[in-house]
Amino acid sequence: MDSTKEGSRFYENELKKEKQVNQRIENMMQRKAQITSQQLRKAQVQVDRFVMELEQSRNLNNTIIHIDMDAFYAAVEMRDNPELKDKPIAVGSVSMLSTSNYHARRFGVRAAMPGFIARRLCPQLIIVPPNFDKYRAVSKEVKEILADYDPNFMAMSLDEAYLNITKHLQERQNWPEDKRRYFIKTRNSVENDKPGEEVNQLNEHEQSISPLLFEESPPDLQLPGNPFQVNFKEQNNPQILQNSVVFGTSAEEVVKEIRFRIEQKTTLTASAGIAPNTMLAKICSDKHKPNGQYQILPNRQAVMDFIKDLPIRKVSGIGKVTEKMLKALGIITCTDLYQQRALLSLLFSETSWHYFLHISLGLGSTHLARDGERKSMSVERTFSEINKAEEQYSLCQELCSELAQDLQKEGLKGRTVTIKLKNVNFEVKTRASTVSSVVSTAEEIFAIAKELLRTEIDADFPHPLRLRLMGVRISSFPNEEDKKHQQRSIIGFLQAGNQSLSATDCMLEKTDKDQFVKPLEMSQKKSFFDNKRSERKWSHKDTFKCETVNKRSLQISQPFQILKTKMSENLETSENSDNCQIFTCPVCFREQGHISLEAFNKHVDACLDGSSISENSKMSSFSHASSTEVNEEENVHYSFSLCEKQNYEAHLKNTEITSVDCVDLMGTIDSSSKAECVDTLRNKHSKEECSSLPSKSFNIENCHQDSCAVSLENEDVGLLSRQESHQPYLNEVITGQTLVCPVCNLEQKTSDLTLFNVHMDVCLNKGIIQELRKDKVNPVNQHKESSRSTGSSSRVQTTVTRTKRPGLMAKHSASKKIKPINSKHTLDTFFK
DNA sequence: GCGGATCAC
DNA sequence: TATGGTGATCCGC
Repeated sequence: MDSTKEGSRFYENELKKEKQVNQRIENMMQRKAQITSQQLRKAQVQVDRFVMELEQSRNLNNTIIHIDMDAFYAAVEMRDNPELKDKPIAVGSVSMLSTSNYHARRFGVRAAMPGFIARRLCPQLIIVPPNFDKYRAVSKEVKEILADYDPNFMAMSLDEAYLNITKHLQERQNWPEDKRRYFIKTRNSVENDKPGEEVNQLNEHEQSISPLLFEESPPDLQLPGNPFQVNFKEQNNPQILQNSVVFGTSAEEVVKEIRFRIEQKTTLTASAGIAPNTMLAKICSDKHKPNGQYQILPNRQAVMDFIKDLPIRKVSGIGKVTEKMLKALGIITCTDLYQQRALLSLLFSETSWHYFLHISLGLGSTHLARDGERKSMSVERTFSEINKAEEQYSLCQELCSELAQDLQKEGLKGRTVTIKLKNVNFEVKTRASTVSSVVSTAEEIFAIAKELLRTEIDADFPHPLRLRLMGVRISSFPNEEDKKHQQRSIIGFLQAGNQSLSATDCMLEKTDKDQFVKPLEMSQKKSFFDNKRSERKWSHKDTFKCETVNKRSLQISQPFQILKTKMSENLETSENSDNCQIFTCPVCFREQGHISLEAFNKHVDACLDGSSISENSKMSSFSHASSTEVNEEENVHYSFSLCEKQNYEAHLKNTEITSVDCVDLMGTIDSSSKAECVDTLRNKHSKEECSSLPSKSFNIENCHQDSCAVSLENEDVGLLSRQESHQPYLNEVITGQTLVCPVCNLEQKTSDLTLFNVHMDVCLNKGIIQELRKDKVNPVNQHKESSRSTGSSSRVQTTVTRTKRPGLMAKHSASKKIKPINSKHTLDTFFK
């Protein structure tokens, strides 16, 4: 575009991306050149066999409609502000527009265009900031109408939806006229959203309702003669007030009715497409936009006629890049696409060429898939350059807090945290880390995210990262099966422990507790959560009584450890879905029946404290705990149960577990996989190079470079004195704020067990190698390690989690086999 | 599982 | 002066 400033960073990046696409195309063309005619013939046979199957499965029995509000945001703004009428407007900001009205579109102003560019195209352009609440409200009104025709309609966004009106059409055939009659309402008259009883019927053929509604109208005409406005002026005229219209029983009439009702209710127009499947309906809705509709009749010939010259780019799912790649093969229309089907099957993945074949046959989804469970949740923000590491960490933490709040609203927890960075040159990078148990709090997420960020900052050192965007995403949400499995495992452990463990094994001694409280930490400035936790007594810290010999102080980027007060403000009671379950107290081993998690945790707290519930009630100021807190505790108890399992096993083996054993017990790590991890993060060596690296080569220097910045500022002098005493791993308790990571051997400034677990996962993911391992590798474990191909985690819990992995994987691959077709969300509805 | 890319809205 | 945010999926490692 000539409006794009030559040499701008954005433009340069666009050029770079374009080159990459061209390279892809070149690669593709080279592969094409190597295809022999015999290969092609063979492919043709196979593909055509598939075509037969598809053709046989063609289903024309459904009536799918796609409703699309015209220039929705802009239309709402114009409706509510008459001054904007007849002016080119766009909704958005100077940096980005969401939509524009048709007037502005004449100037080339489009959605997804920066406002300042749009202004160059159209200096009179009025840019209106978005009012999403308002759009949501209007959208809700529209959806109420849609639900009358298909209660299972699928909303794609605020202004778009698919409906399957097959059933409605059947029922409608027997409807009396009155049930299909609607009154024409004036703007300020009473609600008229239901079929009327009678009154003068206006023949729709008189087209006196809305010329726009019943005629294919030229684009962008806000007709001054819009009858509803006319009626508004003449609302005292009883004759006009009593006008009504009856809609027929065909699909076309249904859609007219829907659009009529939408316009009556919202004063906004919609366009619609009617077709036997979603792919076609979507394209149809665009055909007579704005304020029009188009139908493909449900017979094969009509479909094929429509498809014939259709540019592939019109199809949802074919974007700029795919269009360009196919164009390189001479494919522009769907007919081209069909003719090249054999070639495409050789050049593209199965997913892709199946998809292409569906398109070229005019096939699509004939049912509306229910909204599946969400797979990820993210926050990201663009800003003017930030290059100070401190500010970057701070920002990262803020994003984590926001994300945590969003997660809490949906009661979700995930195992994978991904950060996204875009530098001032618009180059995007993502870095992910998966931990073995779910996380959800701001602190947990930040613990992972900041390490990912640190790795990137360190990688460019001494140059700062010059960022223009940062994002945090969480994914790998456990499915229902995962959750059940997890719960069963916990109960199983607890019940097993019940038989051979005495409760006192896990009880804590007051003296022990105090002994391990780090005085410095106590006086340090603390966040809301830290303070809150300080009040708690956690016996399960014994899990981590792993004081080791080679200790350093790990400074995990402390400047932004303090959570913003925002966090605490957002604590709201929220019912967690897994609130009422049968829990067995890991301390007294009594089954607690159907109680809430919160109640259960209270019970455990009391048990652990050996104190009465009433004493515990000093926590009551916090006891309307947020689900965040509840979740936290849930994790804690989970870990606790695993600690017990270790204990239990230790009893069976009659072994004394030392701190060193503890490390080995808790963490088996495969050095090659660690190398891979490091490699992945550094992105410098090939996998092969790294996996052949002996673990010895990863000294503390690597650690500094690649992961945790190690600080020897040593706040842990006090701890050093404790190191020598090899405390038994179990049967003892730490209650203070100091935990030592068995992976990096470094003290962690946290009393939050979950957070600590997260740290360990991060440590393992990053390939930190504790020196201890070099000196004292347990041969047995070493063997175990070398026999493992994937990285493992530091917790027994991991084993638990992983056991179910195969099942999950199997299911995953199975579903892939059954449904090999690309199930991209945009294509979800496309395939049956 | 990770990271880059593509796509839709 | 200045080019978004959210979610999903796929491919090749």
